[in-house]
Amino acid sequence: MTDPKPDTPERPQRATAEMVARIAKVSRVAVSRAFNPDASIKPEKRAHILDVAQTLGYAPDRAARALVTRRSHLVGVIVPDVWSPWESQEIDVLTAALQNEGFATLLFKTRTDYSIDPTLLTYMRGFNPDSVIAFTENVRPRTLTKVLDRAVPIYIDYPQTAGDGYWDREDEGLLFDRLNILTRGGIEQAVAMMQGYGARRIAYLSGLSRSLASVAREETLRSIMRERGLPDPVLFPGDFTYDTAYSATLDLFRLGDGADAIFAANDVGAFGIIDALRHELNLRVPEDVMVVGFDDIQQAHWKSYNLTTVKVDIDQRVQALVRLILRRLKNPHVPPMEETIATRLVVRGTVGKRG
Amino acid sequence: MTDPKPDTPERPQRATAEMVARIAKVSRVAVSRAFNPDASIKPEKRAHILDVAQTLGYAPDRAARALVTRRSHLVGVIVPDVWSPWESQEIDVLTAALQNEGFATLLFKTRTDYSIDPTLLTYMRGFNPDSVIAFTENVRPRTLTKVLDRAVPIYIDYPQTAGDGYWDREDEGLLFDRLNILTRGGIEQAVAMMQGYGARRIAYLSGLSRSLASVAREETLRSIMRERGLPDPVLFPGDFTYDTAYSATLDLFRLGDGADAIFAANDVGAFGIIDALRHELNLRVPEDVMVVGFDDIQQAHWKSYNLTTVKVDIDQRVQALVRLILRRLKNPHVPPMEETIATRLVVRGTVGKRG
DNA sequence: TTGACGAATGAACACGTGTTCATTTTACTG
DNA sequence: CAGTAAAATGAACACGTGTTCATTCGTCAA
Repeated sequence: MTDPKPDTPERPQRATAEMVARIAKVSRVAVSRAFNPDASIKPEKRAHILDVAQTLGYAPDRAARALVTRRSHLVGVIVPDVWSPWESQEIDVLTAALQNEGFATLLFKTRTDYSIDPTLLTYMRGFNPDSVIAFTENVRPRTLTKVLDRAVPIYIDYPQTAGDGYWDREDEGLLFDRLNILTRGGIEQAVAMMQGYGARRIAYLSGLSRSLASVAREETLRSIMRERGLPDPVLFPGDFTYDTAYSATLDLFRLGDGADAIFAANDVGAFGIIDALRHELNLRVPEDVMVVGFDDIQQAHWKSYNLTTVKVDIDQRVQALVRLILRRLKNPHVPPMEETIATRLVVRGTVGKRG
Repeated sequence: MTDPKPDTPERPQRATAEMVARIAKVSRVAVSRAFNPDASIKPEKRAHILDVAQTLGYAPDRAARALVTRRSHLVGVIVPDVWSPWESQEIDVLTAALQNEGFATLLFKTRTDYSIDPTLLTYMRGFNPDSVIAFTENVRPRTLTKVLDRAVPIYIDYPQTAGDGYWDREDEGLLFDRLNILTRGGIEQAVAMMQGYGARRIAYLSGLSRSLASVAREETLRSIMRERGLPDPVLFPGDFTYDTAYSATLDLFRLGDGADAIFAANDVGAFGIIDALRHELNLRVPEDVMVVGFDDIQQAHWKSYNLTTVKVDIDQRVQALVRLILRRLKNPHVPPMEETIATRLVVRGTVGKRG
């Protein structure tokens, strides 16, 4: 109350293009051009301006720039759980790649059941992301584009087998850019290896029931097993989490008929399975039950698990993602494109000789 | 080249306050007021405007708003590894809390050796974060404030014992808001328990050598052990990662003299220790060697590790963080404040009877 | 030297919003 | 009903930048 002024600018004002111009003895427009690679300005003049800007710690205000450019250089990432190993590893690599291209990652959390609060989209819209990457499938692309008109939505984990009406697919092609996982390669190797070691009753621990990623893996698994003359996989329900996988495994072996081998929808689930088998059911892995995961997260090589798993190459995925984003940002009118990442089996210690 | 126009506005223009005003038959200023809780506007008028805005999917453009308000509602988070379990779990909770308050998390990655690229600060500055949370200590607060003049920097993992000159501390108090961990409580319980089970030679696996968090834990450990008449802890160097912990443990037992118990600077390091002991050195945990971690990350309760560890309550930390941020944003001139989070031991299975 | 042409320059405008301030309307008191 | 204070309104300006367009500068050939 007795303060002299509520808004006393004690700290030095942030450097602005105007200030740089004044000190460098040039016009403000020249400063703008110095920071815009395509603008025409005499090289030595640009160098001088950048030099002055450097000493002043000046960088163009992205808010002001966004206002006129219509480019925020922000990429929104929608994710249920940041701490989930696979997602966090992908966000890590993605953030590095985006940072390299002059973008920054903007994080938004959805409910953990992978559903999106409708108000979240409007909320997100206020930040004007140039692109949106949804780590969840429970929002229809059309809904996204309706709200985020200026943003470029990209969907990942989009299974190839799930185009049957649920998703917006026009007759002549795609409506949106997509990034797919070609699950077949890795799963085929996994089944071959398990079968080679004598597994016949193979169970599948699913992810969240409505998850398209989980469904795609399940269908691929079943189709491969049929081709190889194996009985259909025993299905038991998970939700991508350790705890659920743990108790589901107990149910499978105590209430159900067990299995020779288990294929999990993701690595974390596989960890839950392994721990339930070893520490609660007194079964050996792989001698009594083989386990295969999906993702190949960092933790998969930890010695306690040493998990044989289907690897999805994160670097490849992120490169493809960034490629898609930049392509569409450069020209919003190019037709939607779809990139596909292959998978392969990483052999460690959870598949092996029986007995 | 033959395209009609490069800028054809095919998709509907994003709704603006102007459009809302026109449809709702009010002035644009009224729309602004409707979205500003403190502004004075007739309640039914506001309701009507918000209603129209709702159907148009309108939300105020934060870039434009930031330009005049000087508030971007962005909180920058500087972190070396997003996927690192502890960091990703804290980012997860923090993002949820910030989202709840109308802010969004902006992610920036530093080099993995925890050092900050000087250009990153200028880069970050362009985005005008209202506040910056640094998950790394290798940047001096003063450097940060120099570049991010408008932002409110907050430091976490700031050890209480490390105020000796390295950090900017004025005689009369703090220069910046801080969040501390009171390591003593949890470590004291851990040492007492290990000693109770007969451990005498206790080793400390450090984090990154220059990490203040690691140094603080080490000093607290040593001081407690001295008070209890134990010999100084054997120090062996880690860097918070699994792999380094693993090989460092092999060195400790093959080249060095081993230990009765090991206290790790973080949980992930403890996992590496446990796996090296069990799977490579054929030692039992806790019967041959006890292990205690620090953090209590989600993975600590996984049955393969079942780690006894010093818990830092993430929810408490995030609540304190958000409190600090909002407080300073509300009034940038309040004196810096320091909050401290207590720790406590979570007892699981890696400390127990010897033999 | 003149002419012409491309490169470089700066004035003015636009982006979408919050805020100030003078003005008008509403509500309440006597 | 008159009078007054409080509440609500709208015009104009500001925020910091990119961009357009008419103008000026520089260069080189004739």
